[in-house]
Amino acid sequence: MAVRRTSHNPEARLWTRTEGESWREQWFATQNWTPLPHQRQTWEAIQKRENGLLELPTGSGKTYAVLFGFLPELGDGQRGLRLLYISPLKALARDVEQALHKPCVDLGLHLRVETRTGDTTAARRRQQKMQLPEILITTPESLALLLTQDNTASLFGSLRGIIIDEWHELLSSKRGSLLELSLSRVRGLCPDAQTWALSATLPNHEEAALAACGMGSQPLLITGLPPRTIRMQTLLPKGEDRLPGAGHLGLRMLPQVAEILDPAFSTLIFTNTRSQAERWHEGLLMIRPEWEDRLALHHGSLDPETREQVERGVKEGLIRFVVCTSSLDLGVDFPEVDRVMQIGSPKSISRLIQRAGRSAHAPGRDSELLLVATHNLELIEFAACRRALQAGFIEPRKPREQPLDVLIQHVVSCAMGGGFQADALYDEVRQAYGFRALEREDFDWVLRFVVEGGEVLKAYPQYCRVVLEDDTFIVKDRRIMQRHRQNIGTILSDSSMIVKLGRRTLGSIEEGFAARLHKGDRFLYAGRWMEVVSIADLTVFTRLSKKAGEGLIPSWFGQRLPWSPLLSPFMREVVEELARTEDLSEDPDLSALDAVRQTQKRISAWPEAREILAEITTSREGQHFFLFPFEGQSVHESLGMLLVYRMSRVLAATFSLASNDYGLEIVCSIPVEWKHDLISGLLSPENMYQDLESALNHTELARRKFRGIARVAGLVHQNLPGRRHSQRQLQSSSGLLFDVLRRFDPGNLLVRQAELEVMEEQFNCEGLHQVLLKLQNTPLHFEHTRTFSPLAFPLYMERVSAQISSEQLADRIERIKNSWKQSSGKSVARSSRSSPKRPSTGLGDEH
DNA sequence: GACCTGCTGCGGTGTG
Repeated sequence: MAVRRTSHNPEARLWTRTEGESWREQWFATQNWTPLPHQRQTWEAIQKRENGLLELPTGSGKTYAVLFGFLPELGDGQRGLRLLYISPLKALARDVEQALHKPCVDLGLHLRVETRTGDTTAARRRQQKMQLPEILITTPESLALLLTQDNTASLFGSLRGIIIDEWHELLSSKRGSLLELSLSRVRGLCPDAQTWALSATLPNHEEAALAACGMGSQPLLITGLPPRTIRMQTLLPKGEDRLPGAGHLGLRMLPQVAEILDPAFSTLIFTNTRSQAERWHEGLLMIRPEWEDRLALHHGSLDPETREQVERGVKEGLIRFVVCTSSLDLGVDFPEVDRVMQIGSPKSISRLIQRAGRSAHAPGRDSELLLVATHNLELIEFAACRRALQAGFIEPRKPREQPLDVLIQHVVSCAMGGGFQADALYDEVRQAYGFRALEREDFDWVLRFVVEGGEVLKAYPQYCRVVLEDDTFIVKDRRIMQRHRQNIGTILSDSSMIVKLGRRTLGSIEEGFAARLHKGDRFLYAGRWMEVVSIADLTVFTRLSKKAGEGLIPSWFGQRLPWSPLLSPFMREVVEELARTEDLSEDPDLSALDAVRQTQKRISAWPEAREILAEITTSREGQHFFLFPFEGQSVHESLGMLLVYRMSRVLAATFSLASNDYGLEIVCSIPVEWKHDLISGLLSPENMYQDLESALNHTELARRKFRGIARVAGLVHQNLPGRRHSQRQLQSSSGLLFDVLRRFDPGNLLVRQAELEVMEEQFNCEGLHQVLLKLQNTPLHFEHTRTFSPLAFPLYMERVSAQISSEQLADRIERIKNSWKQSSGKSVARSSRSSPKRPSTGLGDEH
């Protein structure tokens, strides 16, 4: 985000309002910068008082386009908040503040530029409580907090412009919904404020623009710069080596990656999970111990300070390699990074573009991405990504439709921030895109809910948060206000414990993992082997372990990275190509798949175009039924549930289920005659919704979903003054609440929301329905196999992997080292025993 | 015979 400039020119300070609009050109001329066409276009639009969305790729200078569009408009000497800049990241907010100081000084604008995030000091916050600076850079959460101040109206009355940075990051989450509501409020207080949102490329940019600028605005879309070219390469195993048939760690490729890494080229190595990052970091260090100072680790559970150190190290060029997760996807700019690697499938085009974009982070330069497969079928995914990218496809980000939990939080905030009248707030809320279709009836339910807690909870004063005085809704109880402020926002944090080395905080680990730790246990964390000294107060105190290479590796809760539905057609295209084309040598990804295809053909068959492969295998476990629609995990999961539910109605047997991005497996304890008419009955789209609703152990899933909803709606609290809730308490109290509401308050809209979220988001009902319709016209190809085929094997592993342990990384490293014939003098890792279930063992089990 | 997975982001107040 650096402005290219020559020397400081004192004449630029002479700019005054009377010189008209030429100030920008003057300033840029003195700074040796020629404005790009889209920047000029933006400035003109801002002058014409238009709202808009800049949908341009990274590095196109869109931040400067909007900032410099607004700056001269602020030179009118008016006091109070003039420009609001919203960023999804605190780090980005800091960067923007710094970037703004100089142009303000150069232009002679006497404007205060300040950030306000959770890190802002108490003194600064007190000062901001009375009067905000002219330019405020903040996060959606801090903005929501500002709206709870009782002088909200006077704080925002003078606003001139709103800028939303990285809008695509917020757009499709509840964070985005909260921001939509907050901005409606701000616009209600100050209707003349213009909004400009900045976003990466999106297919649904009209919708994105409207969500940012609000209903009734007619946002201008500035777009059209061609995206940067991405050059993708796949790293294939050398010589005799083959990729594994399942598994996602990819450590078999470790030696080859280590070989490629060259300190002359700074490299980011992206992994899909935190524990994978820890393992790769550890593995690379074992092979190249001499890189200890130049190789770093970066993931979301590490302490922010440690992460900042790494980021600085990269910028200064001291750190040459970082093994990281999505924590480095966005935010800080790394112009110094030469190469980007991705271990495992990126699972979506937008993630692929995001990560590739970290290399050569500058306009006009190509991005390079080296893909490293972790198992052989992943090569199909790589090929699908390549095709989708070439076709110019990218995932849309859809704004959430009417999340009432977010609305409830917002309504309480508004009641605190000076109060509101029902009609006025209803109109205002419907200016937010996500709430444009909100029924008055539902809005009134929300009002009743915050006033009296609904049918069931009205006996408890803590749920009666808002009171109606005359015709104004306000909050009077100071304790309720305090608790509300402490729990603002929509992000659910995992239950975690802090890890400390001496006095220093290293980061956090998942509570469940920590529960298994005892004094003296060793585990790999933040790239080092630690030994547990004691555990108290949700904190694990550690010291450095003397025995490196021994112990556990933490794993964190999380969701499996979602397979983008957009990629599914491309994946099937690749599968069809594999059926059609004999000679694959032309395609870099597919050529390595030939061996897999041969094995698959020998054991079973390779699915032909426009047919779906089904395999039946009998083992000691029972009868395995495999189906390979290649539709992505979420569809397969709900499809599997539907099938099992429908089967259980006709057959008394025990079923177990596994699914991945390629297909699903149903294991049945007794033999089933899988015939075409049975299958087509099972796959019927008729009554899908009803069956699915009965099938998904609905209550349990909805209960789990309700935890987040209750948190956002302020029914249970993540933070209370003076003490931290452990997640278990939170879980049980929200679970209890859910049961009570379901039983005694059947019309409760939050319960309904939990059920809807499960059906729509988790089970992707719409997608499933489409697939069922398609399956009606697609013939099944049955194969009875004597052993698991390469397509079936990963599904089988999915279920049983927890019980199996075998090859050791330590052995692998040993082999690697021998093959390289370069002994490092460092002792090779030895093994230790641990529970076969997660948390998984470290670099090896017993020999 | 194949094997050991699960991202990211934010946020508070009081008193001398």
